[in-house]
Amino acid sequence: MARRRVSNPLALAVLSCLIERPMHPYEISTTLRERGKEHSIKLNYGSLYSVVESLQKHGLITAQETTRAGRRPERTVYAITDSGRAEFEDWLSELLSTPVREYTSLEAGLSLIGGLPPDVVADLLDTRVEKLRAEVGTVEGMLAGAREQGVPDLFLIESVFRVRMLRAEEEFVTQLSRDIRSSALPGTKAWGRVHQLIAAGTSFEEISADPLRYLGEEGRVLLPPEQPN
Amino acid sequence: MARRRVSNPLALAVLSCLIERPMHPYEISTTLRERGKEHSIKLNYGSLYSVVESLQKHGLITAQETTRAGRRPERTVYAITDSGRAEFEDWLSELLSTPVREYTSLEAGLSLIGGLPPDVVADLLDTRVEKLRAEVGTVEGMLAGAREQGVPDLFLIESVFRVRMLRAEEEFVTQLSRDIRSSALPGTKAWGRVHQLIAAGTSFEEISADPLRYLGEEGRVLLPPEQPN
DNA sequence: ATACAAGTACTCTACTTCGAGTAATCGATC
DNA sequence: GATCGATTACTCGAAGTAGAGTACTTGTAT
Repeated sequence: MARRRVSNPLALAVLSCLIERPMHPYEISTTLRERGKEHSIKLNYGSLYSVVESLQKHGLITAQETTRAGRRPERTVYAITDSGRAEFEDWLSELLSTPVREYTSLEAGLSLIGGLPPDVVADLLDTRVEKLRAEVGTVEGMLAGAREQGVPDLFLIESVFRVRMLRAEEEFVTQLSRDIRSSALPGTKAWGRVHQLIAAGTSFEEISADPLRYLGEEGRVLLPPEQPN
Repeated sequence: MARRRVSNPLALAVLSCLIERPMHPYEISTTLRERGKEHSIKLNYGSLYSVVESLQKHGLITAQETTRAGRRPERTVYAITDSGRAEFEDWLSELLSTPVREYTSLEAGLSLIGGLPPDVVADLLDTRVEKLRAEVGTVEGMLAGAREQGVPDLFLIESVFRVRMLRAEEEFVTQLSRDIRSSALPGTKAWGRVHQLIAAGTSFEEISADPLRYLGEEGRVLLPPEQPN
């Protein structure tokens, strides 16, 4: 996030519009919306205007003219510069060629599941599966609609990709929920035991002070500082 | 991102530590590191201290004591409150049960691929596949190591999930690159043609003013405002 | 004729995030 | 006993982000 002079991907979308022709910020936002880019790049007004300003400051775009239609607020039309065009190509190349570590909320949740009892977690995961299915349905509906309108797949790949990733997540979560319920996931027994003890009034500190006593051999994992994954 | 009083997932990790016992911020950071949580939750000092302050401000944790060992900087030890415990459970439940829209950099890139010529894009995607494979190798190495040390899968699910998602992405990108090279992806021909014209000196504005002339029937897609996906 | 919703085009501010920088201590080495 | 690097424990400021708010215009229904 640091290397790029302007790091918000919205800036890349702005550059992509200005490559076609000069526009004013509001026009950029409606263009992006029309083309459905807002489904793959987060777009909000606050960011848009500061991103445009920042692009200008760094010489990637220039203000062309400031017009005023009637008593409407001013509109500043921006054009891309050569340096902006270069940045666009370089940045887009990087996005496509180089995976970046994205911290998803599910990963965060999974890394802390020990904090809730196993049966509760399994229920929560089942709820997620339902929502994921609904989401897949929505995106596939959009895709079907767009294809019917004659939009070629080239303009739809982001959504095809999205469906693929949602499906992969759905499969994983389905299986995980099953493995928790059946205790096929190693560690589940001790995990459930800890939460039973807590519910019965034993404090976590007591348990972790002598896990072997409370949990038997399975408690051994609480003893050393766990190995990092 | 707005509903939660403190929205950074790091705050959830902080709460999870303080459920075990009171700690000072630096100790929290080393604990998280030891347990490998930093691989699934972004951890940096700047955020840590402001997140802790914010948690305190909202009554989710309280400062217990301020000690000073020698002439070292002060350490403030924090403890979780009942309200903090409730927030932890509620938040974690939400993370597990409710998918949130995450805008990945690849989606952003894919939605703008039109900006680079097809053959270049295919090469970039191949590069990505290599890097994804390397990444999968690294994470699987970590997993194997941890399992050898006796860490049960319960503490490794985030990484198992991560590998699954990386694999899904790899498969998609591999296939996409192939479909672009073979023009099996609908729209690829016109896309390549546009870039040939641009390389030959035709401006994008000229082409989009009369796409049928420059691209034939395939150019029709440039005519109407494309249907949103 | 008028009221009201929808669209146009931003502005403002409070908040969050990043990561480099700092400053003290400890242990090991030459 | 002086120096060096690692560890401990934060601080700071610049930058980015969210999204509610504003103020005008246009179209539509009553």
